[in-house]
Amino acid sequence: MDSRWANPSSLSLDLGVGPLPSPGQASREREVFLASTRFGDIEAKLNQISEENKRLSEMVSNMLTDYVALSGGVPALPKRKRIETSTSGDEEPCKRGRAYPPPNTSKAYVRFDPKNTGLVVKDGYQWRKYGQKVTRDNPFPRAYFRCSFAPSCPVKKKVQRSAEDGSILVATYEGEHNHKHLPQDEVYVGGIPCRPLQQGFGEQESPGFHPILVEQMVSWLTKDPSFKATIVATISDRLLLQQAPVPN
DNA sequence: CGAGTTTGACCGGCGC
DNA sequence: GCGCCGGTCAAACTCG
Repeated sequence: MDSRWANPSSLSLDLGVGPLPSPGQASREREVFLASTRFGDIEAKLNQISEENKRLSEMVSNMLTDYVALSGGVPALPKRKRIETSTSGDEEPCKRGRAYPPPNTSKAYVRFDPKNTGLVVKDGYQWRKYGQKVTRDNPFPRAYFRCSFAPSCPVKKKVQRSAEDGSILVATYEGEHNHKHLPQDEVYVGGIPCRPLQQGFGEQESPGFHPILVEQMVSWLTKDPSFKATIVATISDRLLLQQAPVPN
């Protein structure tokens, strides 16, 4: 594993500026010099960051490839029999005699803030809750949602916290949306920007998207004080630059 | 006041 | 036929 993953602070963006002009310069000249120096510096740093992002993206992509390969090697868990009182909540409820799994369903596993008890999985669609039940297999209540974005949309969603790990929400989607996605370019799952969840048969997660990984990355970055300070400094610099009229 | 949420009641399928 | 269970309904309630 790359040391950057083990040490989040090394991910911080060093956008510090170069040497300042001598104190004898006129203040106006100094401001212009500062601005141009900082802007050029920031541009260079941004290019550097872009390169870094490319490398990180490749790294994440490789990790996901490995993950998918490893997941494929894990033997499938035996299907639960009706008599069993499974404690796992991340499986389709026992609909006795009904199709198993139900047609056109997909599951999404979302790590979520345990403090949040709202069972909300924001996936870019608008949902209306129509019921909640405590099921036999799971001490956590299961919430039932219908897509309310379009009145005729048949899609339903069940959300329940995992019995094994209460910080993981298991969202089960049934059906396909017969309308367009919400207009926002990005949607949020567990507070993390991401693409809309995939729909389809059986459990699936897009290899290009792993909410837990993304959440970890965001968590690392936001916890890093130098990253925050750098962002704040950069933004304030840009604001100052825009406010100050540049002489010809 | 309207839209969304909560929650107890009800329904239907299935095993015994 | 009865009881269990997941899923749904709908009245009451909450909130902006």
